[in-house]
Amino acid sequence: MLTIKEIAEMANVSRSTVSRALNNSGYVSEDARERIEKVIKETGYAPSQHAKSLRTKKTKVIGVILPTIQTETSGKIVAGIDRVLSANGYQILLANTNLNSEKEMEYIDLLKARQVDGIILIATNTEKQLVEKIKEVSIPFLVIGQEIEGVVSVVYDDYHASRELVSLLIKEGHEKIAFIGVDEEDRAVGYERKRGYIDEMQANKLTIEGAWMQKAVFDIDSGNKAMEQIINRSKEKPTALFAVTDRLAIGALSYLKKIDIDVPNDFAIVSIGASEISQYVDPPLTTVDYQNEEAGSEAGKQILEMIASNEIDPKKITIDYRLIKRNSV
Amino acid sequence: MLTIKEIAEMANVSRSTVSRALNNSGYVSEDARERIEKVIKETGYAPSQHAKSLRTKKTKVIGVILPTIQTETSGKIVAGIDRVLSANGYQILLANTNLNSEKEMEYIDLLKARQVDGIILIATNTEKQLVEKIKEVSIPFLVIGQEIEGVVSVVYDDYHASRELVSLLIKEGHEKIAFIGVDEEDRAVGYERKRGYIDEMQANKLTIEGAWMQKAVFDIDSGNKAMEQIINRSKEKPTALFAVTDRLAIGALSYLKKIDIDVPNDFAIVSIGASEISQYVDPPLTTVDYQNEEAGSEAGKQILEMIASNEIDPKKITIDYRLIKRNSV
DNA sequence: CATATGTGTGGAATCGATACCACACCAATG
DNA sequence: CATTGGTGTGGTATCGATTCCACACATATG
Repeated sequence: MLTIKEIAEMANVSRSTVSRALNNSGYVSEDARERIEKVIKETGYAPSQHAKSLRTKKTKVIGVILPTIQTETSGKIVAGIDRVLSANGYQILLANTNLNSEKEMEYIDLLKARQVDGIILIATNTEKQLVEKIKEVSIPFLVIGQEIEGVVSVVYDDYHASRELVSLLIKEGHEKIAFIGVDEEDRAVGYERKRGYIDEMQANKLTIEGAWMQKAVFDIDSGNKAMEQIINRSKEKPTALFAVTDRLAIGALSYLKKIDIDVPNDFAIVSIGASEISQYVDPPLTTVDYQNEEAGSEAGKQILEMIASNEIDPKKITIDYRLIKRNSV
Repeated sequence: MLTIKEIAEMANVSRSTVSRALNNSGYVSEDARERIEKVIKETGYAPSQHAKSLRTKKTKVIGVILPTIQTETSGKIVAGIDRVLSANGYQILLANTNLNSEKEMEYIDLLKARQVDGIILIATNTEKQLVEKIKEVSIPFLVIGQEIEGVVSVVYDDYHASRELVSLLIKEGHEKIAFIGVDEEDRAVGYERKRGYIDEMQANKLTIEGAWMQKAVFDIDSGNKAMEQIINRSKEKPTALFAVTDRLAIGALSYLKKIDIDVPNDFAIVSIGASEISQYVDPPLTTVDYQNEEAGSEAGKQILEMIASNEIDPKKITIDYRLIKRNSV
């Protein structure tokens, strides 16, 4: 490992001069600069970022805590974050919790020890402990996907997107609309989307039968089973479904196919996510595009601003959604 | 930011003693240890990883260079890598090239400057310049997805998987089998899979018409267009297709649906990837599962071994594939 | 009883960079 | 000619840890 000292010796200048040349600070003669650059090119020397960080307190690294890397949503958000960050010379240090919420806290500490310049958390819950912890973190912090008071949040408009989807079904003449949701710990996906569904139904004076509402987890299989429950347990069979994610909708769709209920002729399905797959199932799903990549790049922009201004001005940024109408309705 | 010096003062010992207590090296009296631990607990002190790395030359960070974060394949590989690494206290520093091969080289330098303990490259090409660069990197280095001589490589058995798929089609009675591939710069996906196709056809004394073989890029739309070319340009219409990726197969499938060719009754399709979506298109695709997550965790294991042993013993590790038979044949 | 061995501790050097300061030089200014 | 100010350079402290070394003391060994 080459050091600045060796470069200095080879170029016959002091370490200070090499440092100045490297960072374009202070004065360096043309002559000295050329010699230094020549040596650097020949040796392939790269300054140690650790030594640099130790002095400057800047790492040019942002920690990103996410529940899983394997979903399209996470992939898109991270891609969006990375697009902005890498353009500004920052890199991402990954922290994958595997949906284990204790790990969220652990990783916050770990990232602090690594002295990242900022932390972005793709959140799935708003547990009290977590919120407390976030508030006492002294570095720029941002959450995506959940609104946390006092913390810069980039969120989706879960409530209105849900209402709009349900409203669409109602306009198409549906009155008996079922719902597949997830645990309400996940305030955005579990609670807000459900609230949108219930409110829109009520606003249209439609009553909801208990069995129409099922809770599932985040995979296709779970959507399949939830649909089965809905069909088997409800007295009045619904004619439409709002599933809170595409995967749940796809699971439901595959169950309906199995029992020969034709979508969209006998039954309508809508969901949220606009995953690539939603376009290629049969029939293609009517869904809402949350523009995750934009959410990611917005988050990136915000955190860079927080770093630059050294100010934390808690605000909520809502990313626009797009309704995509396809054949499932 | 709390430092070891302050902790030492508060616990009435020297910095050395705190360090020993922290790292369980040397001797520390029970008495001193307790005082130190108490102070650490009260203050929430976390040692600076930078200062530590500067001395120890270890960062507990592995750089992962990948072509894109947005594909299922990348997601799975990274998840596999992370599973092994995080279990051993390592973290991933992400470097996304966005399919720009110049950036691969840039990122190698950047990761070196950040003094990562190792680099894993998810490779899409084997360009000479890149290979040269890799060879002069002095830290543990591993590639996934391409075989590079003299470098530890975790690869898939592209050649045999391809032959097996084509063989399956032949056993089902197909003789006119088309092929959609990608650029041969990508040696694994472009060249090896094509070689498997050609060799298996020849081994069965089947001739290939020029128009049956089309080149595409990595998206669904491109598969669609390639299939159109095959149908329109070939004199003898093929009865089956081997597409080198699921997405290409799905594109081809959607074209066939459009022109009312029924799969699997009039036409068979096989591909490689076992993406989640392959299971939910109509009909579900016969495909090969490359077990990307396992490839990732194997890569993680290998790089940890390289770090531990401080030895670079270039070898090739081939990950097993699984043939998944579904209704598209 | 002298010597060896095992504990426990603090001082100081070190890692590789940055940044401040002092100094030297040279040209322009009054 | 003395003074000023812009350039260019090197010395040295500093960042926050680890690690080696010296030393002090207690106990065990011959």
